[in-house]
Amino acid sequence: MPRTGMMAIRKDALVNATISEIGRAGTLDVTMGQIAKSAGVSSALAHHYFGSKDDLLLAAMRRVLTQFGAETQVLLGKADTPRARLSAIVAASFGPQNFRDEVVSAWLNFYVMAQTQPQAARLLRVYQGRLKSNLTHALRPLCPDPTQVAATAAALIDGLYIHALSGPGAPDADAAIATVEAYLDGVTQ
Amino acid sequence: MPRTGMMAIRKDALVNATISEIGRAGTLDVTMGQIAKSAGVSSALAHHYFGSKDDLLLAAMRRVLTQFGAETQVLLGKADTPRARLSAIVAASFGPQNFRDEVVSAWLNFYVMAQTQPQAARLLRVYQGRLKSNLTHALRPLCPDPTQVAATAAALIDGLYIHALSGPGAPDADAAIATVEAYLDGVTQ
DNA sequence: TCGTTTGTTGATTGACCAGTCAATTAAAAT
DNA sequence: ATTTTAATTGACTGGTCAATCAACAAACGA
Repeated sequence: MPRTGMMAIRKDALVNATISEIGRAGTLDVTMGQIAKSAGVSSALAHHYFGSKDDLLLAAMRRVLTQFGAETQVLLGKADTPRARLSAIVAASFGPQNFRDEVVSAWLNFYVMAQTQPQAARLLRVYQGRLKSNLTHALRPLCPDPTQVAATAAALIDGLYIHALSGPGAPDADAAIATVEAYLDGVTQ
Repeated sequence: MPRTGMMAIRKDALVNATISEIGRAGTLDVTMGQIAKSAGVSSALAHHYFGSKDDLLLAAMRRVLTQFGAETQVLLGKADTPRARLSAIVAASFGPQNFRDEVVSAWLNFYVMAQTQPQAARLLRVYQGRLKSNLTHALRPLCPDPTQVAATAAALIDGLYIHALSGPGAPDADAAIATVEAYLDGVTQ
């Protein structure tokens, strides 16, 4: 069975399985065995390619972050006014790629992980810095206090994310987008 | 050493130790041994009084929730205008009793726990329901869409909570209060 | 005084899991 | 054709941890 060039394929499958299993279990303490099984390989192979569970978890986090960044850039590229830039960032945050149950669950757990894992904390800061910087930049021509508004909007987005996990009655993507847009409409002229 | 009437004292100490250890470790996977040690008893005693780790975790969650509810009621009692009611809710959310590192950390982990533990999920809904209801009630005379504004404010508060954990540069209580107050000022007449 | 209740723990058990390793297979390279 | 390299796994290990239990100590009640 050993076909060469499997490394990329297996790494990819394992990262996907990690995100999916975290979403399914809703918690970070999924086992390497579960993840490996979900990826269709042995747990030994997961260790072989990633070294440790933490490394695999970080790789999954990076994947989520990268996907989010890419989506944001795509939507930002289509926006030509500052206000449209804001909407692009919001749309990326709650887009179907990023605002899935598994991904949101992964986010929540990454927050927990970041409390003890320095590398996870660093990754989280990278995301928060980028989001805030994007927001601030778009807000600069639109309101007198872009920094404060950007911080508020960022917190609001994160709050809506975790609220989305609290079962039914939780905001769907459209409702979340409408909420953030309404806030932004209120503070921009 | 066996003095009678220890049950209440031990339970209290164990619940306190649980919150404190979750805060110290930043994660839910603290061991019964750690908690018991921090409370000055054996892990067997922790099991004796609480039956299981989950029960102890839930008791700790209830304690946090109760404390928050009590603080809210105290501050609401002192407020005599709708606008003052809003400020009271915000002040309770970020008051020194509730907005401590350990408590915020416990909150974050309770969110994770609520993904799998039905009782934790139920408790979380209780809190969210009360907060939203309090906010909506205070907002009714102040703005045309109290439900939507309450949902936004609730999400904003939770977002600021988890942002408070992301190390230095994170908002302190005063900044968080100012942020929410600024939002509320913007949407109330 | 003596049995009963309450408080308490050390030792143990049973399960689980991250990580390691030696062994196996098949493709690639020489 | 033979050596090397990549892919893959089953079996194992060392450690951890929740939960149990039997036993002991002190207060209390009769």
